[in-house]
Amino acid sequence: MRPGFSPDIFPPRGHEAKRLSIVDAAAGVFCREGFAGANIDLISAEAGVSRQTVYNHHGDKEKLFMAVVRDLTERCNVGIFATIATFPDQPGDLEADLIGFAVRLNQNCICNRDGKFLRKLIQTEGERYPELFAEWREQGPGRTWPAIAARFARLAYGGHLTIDDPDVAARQFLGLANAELQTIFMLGGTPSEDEVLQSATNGVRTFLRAFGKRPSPSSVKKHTALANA
Amino acid sequence: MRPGFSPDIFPPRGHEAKRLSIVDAAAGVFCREGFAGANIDLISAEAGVSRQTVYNHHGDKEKLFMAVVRDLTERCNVGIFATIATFPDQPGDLEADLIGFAVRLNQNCICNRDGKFLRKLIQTEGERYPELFAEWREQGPGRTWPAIAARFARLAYGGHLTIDDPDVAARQFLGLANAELQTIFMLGGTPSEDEVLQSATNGVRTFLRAFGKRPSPSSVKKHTALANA
DNA sequence: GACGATTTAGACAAGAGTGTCTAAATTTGT
DNA sequence: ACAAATTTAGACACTCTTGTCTAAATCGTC
Repeated sequence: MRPGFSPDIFPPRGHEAKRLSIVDAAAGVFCREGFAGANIDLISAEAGVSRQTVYNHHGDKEKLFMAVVRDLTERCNVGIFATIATFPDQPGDLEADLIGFAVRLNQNCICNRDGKFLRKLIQTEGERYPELFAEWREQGPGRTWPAIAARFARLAYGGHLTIDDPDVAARQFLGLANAELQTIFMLGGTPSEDEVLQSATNGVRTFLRAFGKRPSPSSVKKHTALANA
Repeated sequence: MRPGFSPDIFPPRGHEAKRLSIVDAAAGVFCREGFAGANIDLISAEAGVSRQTVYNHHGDKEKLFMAVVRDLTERCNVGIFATIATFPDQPGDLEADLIGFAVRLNQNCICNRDGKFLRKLIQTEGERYPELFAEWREQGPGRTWPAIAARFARLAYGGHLTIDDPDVAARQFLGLANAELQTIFMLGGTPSEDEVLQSATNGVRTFLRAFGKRPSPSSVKKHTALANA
């Protein structure tokens, strides 16, 4: 590292790129093989890097694993909050808007590479690293659920929904939207776009049957018109 | 084994008991450590058996793993069908009866030892043994979901519910009943009785808001009476 | 108590993986 | 093109695990 000059940015340029490709490859291998089954030779090969470089960057296997989980958590959080920002606060067609939101949440946060990997690592190794996953819990669900619940609360306050407990409603919303994807998730598969849309559509319809306002005359007219179009 | 007599029952008595204790211990260790991380010495120690006995019974690690999954699948299926048999076909108080059913399903099939273990093994190692888990899918979800859906269809036919698609309704029922337990399941934890009851209660209420018949005058009277009691 | 079958403890070879080290090759900034 | 830092390949010691083997101990049954 440079003698006495700007010691804060020691790694030049390709350095950081290699760090990323290592973490990326490691994520894939840890997910496929589990922590114990993952081997550093395979990770380095998949990252296109020598084994020694992996050790230079991350010290040992356990530290590498931690880095993977932290990276995934952070990237997933960014995606989730970006998606929450698209929540329909002033809905035009509430049903269509909520279906769109549910589909975006699935495609951008749950079914994408990062989401799948993070979920699997939590399920697989969660019990082995209590502090690490406690941190995930605070940073992840602990911040995203209230954010989603707040959006539903606003929708209720605006008169678009009839909700007792926004927290419960938020969890039930996702439970319904993903009701038909559970078996696929369980086996680590990725549902097709159609499957996501189908599940979200059925889920949102049920959600609105339970929490939607009884259709006012005008909206009935509108829906009927659409159905006949 | 006995010279020329009844060659079908070679293992005497304690033999089968040991086989069971090995499979039991193996289930626990495979779940905690993953397939690669599980070690036969630990399994044999936990089963109270010598390592050689494990090999005598199951040949090798992979065959042992298969035996574990098959055993768990079979035991879980028994539990699930036993619980489905308690589905309220002629409900008195529909809400209470469905909550009871949801709680039983959780406690006897999903949150119990076998259910937890099987779920974790499927999530963790499902991709590594496609045929094995294809078998599970047919024997498990492939048979239980239609059975549950049929019960909801009967309830709808009997005029207790308004359902378009019984298969969708069945999946949404479980999705709602477990909506509040997802984070706990994800980390491999076991929800408390209270948490199960709470989630089931909220889930069933929402389910009935969506699919229940509008309360008839008599049932309103009844519920009001109960509420005031 | 005696017999056959099962289980046990321990040693063993073979293989795989981690983490370290070194010297040579390569990349990077100037 | 130079100098410093980084990366690389390969060898290495060490540990752990699997699966086999053997001889002694134990169990169940007659």
